[in-house]
Amino acid sequence: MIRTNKDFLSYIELLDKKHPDFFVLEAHDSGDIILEQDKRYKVLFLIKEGITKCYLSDENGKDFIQEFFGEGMQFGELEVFSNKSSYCSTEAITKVCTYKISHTNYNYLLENDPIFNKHVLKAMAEKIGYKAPRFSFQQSYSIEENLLKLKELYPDFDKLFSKKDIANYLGITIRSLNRTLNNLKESKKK
Amino acid sequence: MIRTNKDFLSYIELLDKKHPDFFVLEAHDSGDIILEQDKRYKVLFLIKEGITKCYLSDENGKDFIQEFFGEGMQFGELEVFSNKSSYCSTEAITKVCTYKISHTNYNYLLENDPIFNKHVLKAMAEKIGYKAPRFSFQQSYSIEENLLKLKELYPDFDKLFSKKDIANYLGITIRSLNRTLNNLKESKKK
DNA sequence: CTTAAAAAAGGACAAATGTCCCAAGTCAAA
DNA sequence: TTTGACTTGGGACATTTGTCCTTTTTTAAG
Repeated sequence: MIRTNKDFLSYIELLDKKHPDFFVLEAHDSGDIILEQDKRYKVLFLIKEGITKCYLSDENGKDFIQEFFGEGMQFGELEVFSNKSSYCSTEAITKVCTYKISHTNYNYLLENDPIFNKHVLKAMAEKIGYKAPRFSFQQSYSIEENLLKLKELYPDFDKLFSKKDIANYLGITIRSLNRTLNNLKESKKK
Repeated sequence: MIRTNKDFLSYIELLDKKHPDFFVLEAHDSGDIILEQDKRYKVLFLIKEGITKCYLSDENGKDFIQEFFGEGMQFGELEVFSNKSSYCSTEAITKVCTYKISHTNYNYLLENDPIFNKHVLKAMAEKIGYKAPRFSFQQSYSIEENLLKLKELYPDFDKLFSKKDIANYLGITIRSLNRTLNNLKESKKK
């Protein structure tokens, strides 16, 4: 649910000392939209601290949350390779502190720092790797099973996130979410 | 629905001339399982010709098809970075011809051939990029809307794939697929 | 050609989920 | 303090989708 990549963050903090001009520290308040869907950027971000949600909005205004990102997760990196506009929005849901880096400098590092290059490859492989099983499970299992799984992995996910975010993460309506939460409470009593 | 990456394939064919010992051509019959979920491999594949399906099986035996792969798509590459067992199965659905390469040689190329490196980065960025919108749409829209979209992108998808594969791709049952296809026929008549 | 197995099709019913409401509580800005 | 916007919670009903079965058609093997 909340992805992190602390190894990558550690390496970035090292790099920041070597190339202090490459990285800009930025602070964002809860609710700030750091990256907006369908806009073009020449920079990307890596989270030093805090939690963001990364989501796609469709034409009806429905949001689908792909993932919550924590320390060491980067976003906006796909556009370095594709030259396209951002395909999703990323919004701070706590106070967030990021490293901002330009596409140019990111490319420079990719080409000249083999360790950085390896970190990026690994980070992307992980992004691919966790998406598939999650969507697969979400599609194939009931809301109840999905909530039980969430609860298992993040015992207090319902304190961290708003109902709306949880519903958007699971791709369901708030009504269904409430109903299922009630059923779970009922069955626990017995 | 069927992903391809012809630029990558062209480059591999070039590389094959430079490093003929790196790549092994393999032929697979329709129905062959080329890569099996939860097994460990020291090689990965890139499709020279033909179509495969890449799917996750859950404990109840239900399959969820992530994507159909055509020319130039690689599979099994995630395990180069993660050291884990294969997280999905890949099965030929036509006659398929692949280039097989060992993790070791793949890593060698990543580290010593910057163009190859860039191709891999780009290929992974694309895999991330197309997964998100697809799952988002699939979750948020009705079966009918999903089928219409498929029909639009692949007018004769229903000739290429079995009903079961289409259902597994959409994460629905065959019963629901048939029902919806009938409804679409009905509404066309009017 | 025969037969068994797999794929396709659909009826009847049950369960899951969404839609459309309305009401109560919370919070921040005026 | 009041107002309005947002969040939460849930009732009633409609719709969608799944489950379970049965039948027919197609395919592949002997």
